[in-house]
Amino acid sequence: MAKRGYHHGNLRQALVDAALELIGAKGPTGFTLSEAAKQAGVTPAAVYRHFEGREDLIAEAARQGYEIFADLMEFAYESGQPSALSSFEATGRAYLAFARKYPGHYVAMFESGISVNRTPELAIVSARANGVLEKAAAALSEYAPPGKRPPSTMFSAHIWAMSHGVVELFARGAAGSRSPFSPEELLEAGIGIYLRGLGLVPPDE
Amino acid sequence: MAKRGYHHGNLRQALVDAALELIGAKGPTGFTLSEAAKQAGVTPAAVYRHFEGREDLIAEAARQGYEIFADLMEFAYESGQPSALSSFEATGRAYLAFARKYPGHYVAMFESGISVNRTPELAIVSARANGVLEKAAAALSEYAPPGKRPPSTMFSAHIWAMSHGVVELFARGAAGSRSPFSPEELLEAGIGIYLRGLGLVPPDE
DNA sequence: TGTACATCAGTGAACGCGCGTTCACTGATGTAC
DNA sequence: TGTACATCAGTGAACGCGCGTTCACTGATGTAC
Repeated sequence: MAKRGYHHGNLRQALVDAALELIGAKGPTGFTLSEAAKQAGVTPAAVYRHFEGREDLIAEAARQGYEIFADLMEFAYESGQPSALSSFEATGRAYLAFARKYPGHYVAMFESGISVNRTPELAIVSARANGVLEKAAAALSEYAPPGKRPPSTMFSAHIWAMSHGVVELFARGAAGSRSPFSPEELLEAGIGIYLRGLGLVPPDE
Repeated sequence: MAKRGYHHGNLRQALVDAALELIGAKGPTGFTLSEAAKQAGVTPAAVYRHFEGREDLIAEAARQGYEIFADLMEFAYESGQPSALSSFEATGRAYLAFARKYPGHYVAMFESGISVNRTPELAIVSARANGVLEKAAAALSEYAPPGKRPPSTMFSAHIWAMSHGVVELFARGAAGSRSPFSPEELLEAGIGIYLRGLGLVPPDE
């Protein structure tokens, strides 16, 4: 694991970790392959023993992010069971928590311009993450007054959009923080109001 | 206005336009000062007669974006009067319409990393845009059942977040479009549900 | 209307830089006997 | 345990590239008389 002279030991992951740190700190633009190599204590050329190039390294960082993300969502979902409502709310919170705790992964996944369809593995793991939220939405939507309820995919898209918007506008960059509320309280309140609008939460709870 | 030999005529704006086109097409990363100059039919060095450098050019593009954005929001707001509700809904729609119609401006404003506090003018015009949405939210929130209503700044932040999330996740890049719904219908429905949750729209309307 | 001159907006060559990538290489590791 | 050798993961030098920026310059425009 530790570096041992000429041979690194676990360079592949060390490069991914360096990339994640740089991406998180400077955005996808600021990230360079050379710098990641340097940070891992290695020549830029060494990167090519493990990745096809810069893009491939970013894609692997994103893939690991989706993996963690999906796990986190699943865990949140299950920890809220058997209540459909608390399961759903937990996944919403997990989204924000993930963005906070893994900024490098988050940026690699959603702001680096890496397409989810770049490789089959990436598509699969992203679909898995997506699936958890949709499952939670579907379960919850059964409790909604029939006639009125939107398709659960739309429902989950709304929550995803609001979560993402909160992250991008209010959780990132302390520089231009544009709101007097914490992202967590903003998102929590927003989801609460939304669910009330669906008739899933009693008006006065 | 047209190019007339050695002197361009209106190079400053031509550069901004070129920058907007490039930023919209390739993202903030893909944009280079040299390419913008080339597209305007001019040497890169000429840019320095009108801007301090690359950043300054992007900032001006963003500033013009905020200007248009604020105007559009104001117009939407007024066109919905005297109903507080329709005013509010109109500003929500205007957000998405702006993102669609002015992708270069949108990216320069929200994804280029240019801080709103970079210059006083930028701060002022962005506050103006922000103000319209908050005004609409404040007017509307008077109709909400008292006790329960959130501060109107939070309220407008929610709508802003959802709008931004929809734009980023579902309106950009036909490549990875992740939803079976159009962004417009997604946002419209989302805002509708949210407003119902606030008690601002009767449950069965 | 014509000339002299100041101002201004461009040119084009040059710079240093760091990038991603390639290549032949070499030092370290692991395995067969 | 010791030696020979194949494999592998790194080096380091080099590449071509396009970038943002600077500089002394020059051609075009506008103004004063």
